[in-house]
Amino acid sequence: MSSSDLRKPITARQLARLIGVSQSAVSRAYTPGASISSEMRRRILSMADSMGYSPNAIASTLSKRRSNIVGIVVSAMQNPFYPVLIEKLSRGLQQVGQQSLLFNLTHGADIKQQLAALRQYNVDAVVIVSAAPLSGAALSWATEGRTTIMINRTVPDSGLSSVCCNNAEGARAIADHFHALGRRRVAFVAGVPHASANLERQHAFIERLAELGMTLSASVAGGEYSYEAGYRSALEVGRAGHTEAIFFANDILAVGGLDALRDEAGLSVPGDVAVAGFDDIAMASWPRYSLTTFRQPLDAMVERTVQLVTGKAEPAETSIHLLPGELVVRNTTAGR
Amino acid sequence: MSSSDLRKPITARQLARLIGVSQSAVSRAYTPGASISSEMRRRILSMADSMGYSPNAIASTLSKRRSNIVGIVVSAMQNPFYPVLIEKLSRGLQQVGQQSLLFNLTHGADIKQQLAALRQYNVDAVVIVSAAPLSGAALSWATEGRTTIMINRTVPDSGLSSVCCNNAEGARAIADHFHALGRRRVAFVAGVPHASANLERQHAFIERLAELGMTLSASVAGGEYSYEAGYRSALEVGRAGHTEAIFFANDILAVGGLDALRDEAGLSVPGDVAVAGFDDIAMASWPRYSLTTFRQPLDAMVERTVQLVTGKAEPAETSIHLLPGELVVRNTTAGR
DNA sequence: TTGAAAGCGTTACCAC
DNA sequence: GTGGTAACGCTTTCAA
Repeated sequence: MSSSDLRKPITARQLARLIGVSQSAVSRAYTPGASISSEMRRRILSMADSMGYSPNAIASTLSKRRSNIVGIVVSAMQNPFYPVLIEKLSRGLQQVGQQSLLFNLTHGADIKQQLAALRQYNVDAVVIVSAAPLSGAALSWATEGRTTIMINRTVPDSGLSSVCCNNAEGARAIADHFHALGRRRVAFVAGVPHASANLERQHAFIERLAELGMTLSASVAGGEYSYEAGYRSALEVGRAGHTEAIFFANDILAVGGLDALRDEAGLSVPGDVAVAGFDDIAMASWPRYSLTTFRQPLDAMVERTVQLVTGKAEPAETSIHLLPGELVVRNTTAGR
Repeated sequence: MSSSDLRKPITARQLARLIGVSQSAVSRAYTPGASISSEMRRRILSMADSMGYSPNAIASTLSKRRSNIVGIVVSAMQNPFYPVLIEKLSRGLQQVGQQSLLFNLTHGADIKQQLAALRQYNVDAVVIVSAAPLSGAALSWATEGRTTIMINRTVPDSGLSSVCCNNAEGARAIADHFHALGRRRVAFVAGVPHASANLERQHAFIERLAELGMTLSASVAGGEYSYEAGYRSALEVGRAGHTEAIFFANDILAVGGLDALRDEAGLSVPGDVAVAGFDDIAMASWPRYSLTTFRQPLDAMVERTVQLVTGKAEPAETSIHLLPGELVVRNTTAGR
């Protein structure tokens, strides 16, 4: 118990010899449906327990050709949405016996080189949780035909499946909400301009504005999903004047924007300008911010992803799994 | 290029046969110091490239007995300090050719069962980034004598090495700072009561107060490191009255506390009460909070951890690697 | 320098 | 139900 033994762990073969059974028997004892008498299994497991034996997952991978490892590709995490998503995802995978191997993408560096490691470890599947620009070609090279799921993003013409919140629905809901509040001149603050989620929200929002006869008073891009970008962008929009409401492409932008509008531009929210975000991160519900937002169905998205990874949902059904979100109205869009 | 081939990747043997060399040669081509002619290596690598071959890391693990995988044990992440740490750590490991396998601990569930997977994958080392209660016994069982590093925590009598910020130094610096401001009645807000980092900060702070002849007006425990816990605790302390300064065990508590003090208790910070935290998370520097805090030397901690993992620093030297932090004075402790 | 062959610790298939 | 025996794809002796 107390010894920190550097000697290598006992193998199935040694354990088998110790009990006087075949090594195959040991393997069977650990294989759920295997044909083995319960007496034999009991004996083996009990001996294993007292000898501190547990099967070597790496060796098992080699022979089963399944690693029970999912590669998770992530990038910049200034956006608090991601850590939460990744934690939930990793826990969800763990529950179905899958481990998570993390791959960090560094912006600017050679994608192919960064994803090389992904090929070498026999991951069963790959989940992309990153807004970083990725070509379909690079992806299919890296994943080598393994099941690959993207969360909260799409890559056109890649044939890869995605699990997304209904961004367009959300953006329209925000537009409708602004309209119902009587705000007519509204602005949009983008995050990463070419990210698919950003584009979908932007297009649907602007389209809906037109349908409702509202005016897009300004449209700026923060360049990234961060507090600072939101802060800067809000000041830009604030200067534009006459804006009655701002839709930030996501919550962390909106939070930065709120601070800028109130504390630096001296505007009242929602008095002078209403504000809405997207995601519903924890901060959005902090009393200080109390941010109106469109909630992404995180748990459902993770659940669906896990199903796709384990093959319990048909990837063929639809390439893009669109899950419904929910408008959460808070103080930043209260009546004047 | 465009095909998403489900057929299994080419092996070293196939590649070798294709070129007309031995399989050993292929292996050598990928082994830095191996004795192989540069001509042979060139031929193999070029063929490998055009055939899309790359060595199977799992198989390599089995024969080399090194996986180049580090297990990272994490738990609750409401504290923004952790995602940042984990990202930096994972990137640092990646740079030295190590991958990160994530293990999530769920509070309350059976530790041993949760760490079982850790044993089965042949991780080269284990890094514990979690404040969750862990016994030395459970740990050494799970790690089976592999090098194990804990970040930002210690487990007494475990003999395991830790990389920590100098918590006592930081807590004393905060006390000194409060004293210099002329605040005499000060309070402490704890996070996870029995976490080692929390205890160290608490003890050093209170001790220093005594040395300086200051008064501990209140001491409450939030129970966890979260915004909500900070918010609640601040209200409790606020009611106690006569408190001139509050030291929160970390930044996320302090941020919650600030909102509570200002927006709910109607107190002015730093006018009525000064506030300090610990960590220097991103939020601490947001203009809205501008929180005085003690900065943990994240990069240095990660660097040291990577050195320990790769064996470039002697684990034997000191069991606890104490790295110096830095007091960062901001508006929450400005003069009245 | 190169090739052949013996592991590494499993699983899977085959007889019994 | 059980035990032998090939894989799995690589690294590492050992000879040549």
